[in-house]
Amino acid sequence: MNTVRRKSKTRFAVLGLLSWQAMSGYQIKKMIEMGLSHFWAESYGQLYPTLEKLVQDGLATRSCGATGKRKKHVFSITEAGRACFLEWLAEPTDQPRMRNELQLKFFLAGDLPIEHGLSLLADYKTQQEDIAQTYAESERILSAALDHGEAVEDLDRVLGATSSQQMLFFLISLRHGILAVDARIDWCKESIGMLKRAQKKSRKRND
Amino acid sequence: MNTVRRKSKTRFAVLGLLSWQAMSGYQIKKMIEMGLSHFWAESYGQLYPTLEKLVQDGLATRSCGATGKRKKHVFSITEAGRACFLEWLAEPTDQPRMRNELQLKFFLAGDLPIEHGLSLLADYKTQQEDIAQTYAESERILSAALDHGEAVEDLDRVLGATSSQQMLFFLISLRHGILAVDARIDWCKESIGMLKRAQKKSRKRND
DNA sequence: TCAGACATGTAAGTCGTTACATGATTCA
DNA sequence: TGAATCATGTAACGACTTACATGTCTGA
Repeated sequence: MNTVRRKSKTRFAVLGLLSWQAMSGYQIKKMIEMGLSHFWAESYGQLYPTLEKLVQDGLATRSCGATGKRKKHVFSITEAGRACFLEWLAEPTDQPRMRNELQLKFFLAGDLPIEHGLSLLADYKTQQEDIAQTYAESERILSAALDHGEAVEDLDRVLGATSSQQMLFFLISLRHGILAVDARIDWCKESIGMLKRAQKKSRKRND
Repeated sequence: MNTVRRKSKTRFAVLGLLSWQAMSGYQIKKMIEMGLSHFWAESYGQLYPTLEKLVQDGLATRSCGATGKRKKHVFSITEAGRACFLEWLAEPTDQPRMRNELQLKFFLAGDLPIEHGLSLLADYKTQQEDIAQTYAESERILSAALDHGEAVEDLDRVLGATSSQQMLFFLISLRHGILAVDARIDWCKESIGMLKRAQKKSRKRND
């Protein structure tokens, strides 16, 4: 009967980026890919309609890029948009749809040969270690800057003046990713150990 | 032009449960809610059509519950179904859509009052600690059983004979959840500490 | 007798991705 | 001149949830 409203967070992600600076859809996409890819993604198919809707709702304005002949829409956040974004920020976060395929696999893996389990873990470990490395680089830069109270060049170029509170929140966000990824790597190591011990034991039995 | 094939894992989750024992849709749903809820969910709207499709594809068979007048469909996995499931198990797991709303919030939280950040963290911490507690109970039971080579009564009742390899895989799955949840709690503690220090510092400045 | 669990299913809608269509600008 | 990047959009589809519709059985 009633419209089934689900809550897409896309608009808030977009609004949050626009709160830094006015941008085109294309720039927003690029920024998400560069800075948020480990924990957020948007496709053009979501992005452009969302921007359209933001304008309709009075949360952003569209202005045609003044300079070029090239068609380029620059979106700016409005005061209403800023208020809406801030409201979301302070709201309790609803817990995400939990779906972890690898955990499911191991839960159901009763009949899987142990060596296949080991190979699954090895793949996952490599993948997570790659992520850990990119995180580590970001952390090195950010926490050095925070310690010395210096602005971060890379961030500064993108965001303009970056306050130390903003850097603190960046670091907290980053640390979420780092602790999560480290936990996954630890899990791999621990599980590989368990499976190898089980393998040895069953080999001994078969001698 | 071509059919856009996306890969739903629902069928494998169902097949995996059916590989333990024949069940009705309702029972499958209950089992997921009881045992997998921290990392997997299915709705009836997904479940029943998936079961239908499994039967059509020859991966499961439906038999009408013999006993009662109550309409009840019992699904059993076929050999083809078992093969299909095993194939998925051994396949490399494709990485999930990354979307973490809380991490996004902190990334974008530059203007958020620190006390709101603290309250976000406090909520999340409580929630994760609840999960940690249910995990801890499961772990206690499982690892005791593994150590003593004993069957686990609760599991045994559900699954019939539970092999020690199966219990090992259960434990590995469980440990994934535990390490993840512990990491999130650690992140909360660490972040709360950082924010409180920042708060103190800014208060001192304002004196 | 009546609440709560058992049990099956569908319709409508939301969310999100993929693939395509289109064209301008830059730079080697 | 031609490849890469900048740039905007949409159509079609797949995945999933919510809300509803319907009825049975059990036990207090």
